[in-house]
Amino acid sequence: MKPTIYDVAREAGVSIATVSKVLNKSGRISDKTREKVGRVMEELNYQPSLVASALTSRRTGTIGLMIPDIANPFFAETARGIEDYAQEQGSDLIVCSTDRSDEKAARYISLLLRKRVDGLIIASHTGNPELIRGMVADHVPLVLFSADIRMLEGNSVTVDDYKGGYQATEYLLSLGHRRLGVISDNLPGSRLRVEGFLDALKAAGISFDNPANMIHTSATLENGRTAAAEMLNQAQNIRPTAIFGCNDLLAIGVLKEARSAGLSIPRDLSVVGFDNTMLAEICHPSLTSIAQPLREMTEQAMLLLNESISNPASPKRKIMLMPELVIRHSTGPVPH
Amino acid sequence: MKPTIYDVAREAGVSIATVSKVLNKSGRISDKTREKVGRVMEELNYQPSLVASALTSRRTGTIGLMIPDIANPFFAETARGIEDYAQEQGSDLIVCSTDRSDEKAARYISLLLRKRVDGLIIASHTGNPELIRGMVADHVPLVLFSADIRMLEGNSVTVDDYKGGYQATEYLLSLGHRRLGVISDNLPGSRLRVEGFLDALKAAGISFDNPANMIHTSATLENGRTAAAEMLNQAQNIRPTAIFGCNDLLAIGVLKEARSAGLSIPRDLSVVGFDNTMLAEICHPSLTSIAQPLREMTEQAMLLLNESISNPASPKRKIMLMPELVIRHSTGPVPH
DNA sequence: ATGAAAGCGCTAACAA
DNA sequence: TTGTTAGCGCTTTCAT
Repeated sequence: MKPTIYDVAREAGVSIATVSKVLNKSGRISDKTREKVGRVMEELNYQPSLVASALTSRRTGTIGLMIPDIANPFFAETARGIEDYAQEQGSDLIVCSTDRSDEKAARYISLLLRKRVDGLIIASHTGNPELIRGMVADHVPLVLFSADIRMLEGNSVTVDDYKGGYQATEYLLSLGHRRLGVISDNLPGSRLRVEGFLDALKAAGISFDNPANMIHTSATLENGRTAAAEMLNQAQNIRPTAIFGCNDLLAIGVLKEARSAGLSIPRDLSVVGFDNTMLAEICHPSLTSIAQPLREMTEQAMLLLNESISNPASPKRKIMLMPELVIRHSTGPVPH
Repeated sequence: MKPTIYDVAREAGVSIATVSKVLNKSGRISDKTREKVGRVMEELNYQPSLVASALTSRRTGTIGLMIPDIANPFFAETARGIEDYAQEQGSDLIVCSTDRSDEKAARYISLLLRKRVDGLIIASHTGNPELIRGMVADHVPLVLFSADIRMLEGNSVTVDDYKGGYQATEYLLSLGHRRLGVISDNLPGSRLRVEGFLDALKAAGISFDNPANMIHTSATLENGRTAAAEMLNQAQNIRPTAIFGCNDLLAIGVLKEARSAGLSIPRDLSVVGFDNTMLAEICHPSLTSIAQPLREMTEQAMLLLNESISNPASPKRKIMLMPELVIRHSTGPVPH
């Protein structure tokens, strides 16, 4: 059996209260007993049970992270950022991939609550908003990440998706493109990116009149390819000369498809992504993409979460950071 | 305050034992009381504390996963695979990135033990072997993944790294290449891949006489580039015509560097990677790579782990799966 | 400076 | 079928 605090106490000839105090460096303990107890702990290779201590202290030291899919580089990078901050403060992370399934999300939320995580960060896919509302009402420390629920008084950290979509579009317009396509993910953030896209067109006095040039799907490489194939199969004078993919995975799918259709990028087609993940650097040609300031976002999220943890009734805040256009080699002047 | 089992019991007019029984579907309970209790639970939105139940039942339902870096697609895909199996059995995952730091690994191991995780999966970077040995001696349910420690009687799931290295090299030789380079990660698996590489050369009667064509580093895109730059800066008649990168990240770094040096791939240089991550498909030209059967590996790992959890003294097993060469477009005949 | 004792919210014998 | 009770391994007053 694993040694308990009782074993250490007995072996050291003190009470468990004393052992607890040296463990937590709380209360006053003479150097002599501190050393003695410390020595016994080493001898016994004592590993204090954090589950027992969580039961009394009401802190588990773990935070829950819900994301659509850890295998998507954007979310993997998100997880990494959050883990780093968590680790600094001695917390750890339970990572849950929802696959955008509301049902899975609900199950995971329930699990995390029963595990008594100190707080939750929910990224992109929130699942049933009523669940979120309920948690906020219950003062569960919570931060929505890279997604927000309108009219919800809760913490969130997002990038200005609307602006990002606007910027991407403006840039393509500045290159002379007039027939644009957009492939969007069906997450809340993506909708805003599309709004930005449409408004940028409107502001330039360009009407978006070909519904085939807008496709909603979920973010995988394959879906990006399929969507691109549909768009590019249209007649030359109708199909887009530039496509805005609402995230890098979709955009890279477009790249792949375009190439296998014999198009040269950016000569025949320009492509812009969103997220600026490591993939944008890896694909060829490298991908022009709207960057989310991920490191800063994760930091802000942890700050908000910590605030909520130390004071669950603290006022909620919504933090929106600015996206940035990173120009690489997948975009160029419109073909004539 | 969150409702406890006592609140439910009082409200339903039964004892806590009864509530516990309906909670765990154990013992015999009349339909009537089961319903009654169930109703009260809903009314109170009762979330049974898994930390309390873990204290008594000695099962936390969480397993610890230690990997070098969750932001590396290979490990993200690993994590995802393990999460899927864990979720099926109602467990969850604490994910820890060690950054290949022995110190971080030691801290995380200790943390996971104190958290009383049901078991651990440690991938690629094990940290100080003595710690692992100690855990095995203590019957901590443990599986080494994609890495093994020689002479350690513990569970492990690996791919045959040696054979993978051999295969990659044989393939390059079959294309006519004679001057090969290798860039290896400094993880145990990579060493075996290099051994395979060297033995394949030896078997073909080719001496590996230019030490500059072997570089050890850690797996990042940037390191791959740097290493490639060093190799390719050598005189034409010395520098390799093909490079084996011991994982996809390194290999893609080579791709990038070669291209920016004006080389065309695979005309001027062939490149083979290892892991066959999603990146191999994304980069251009797409990367020939040695595939690890990741899905099967994660499944085997979970099976072993579950065995060890249900019987910590059960005999240990080492499972080695076979790699597979996936040919794409980064390899071709030797230039003449 | 140290210890006794009362929980924390469950599970699991054992009784009834 | 249901309830009583004794832990699980800690933290935290409150005494001493």
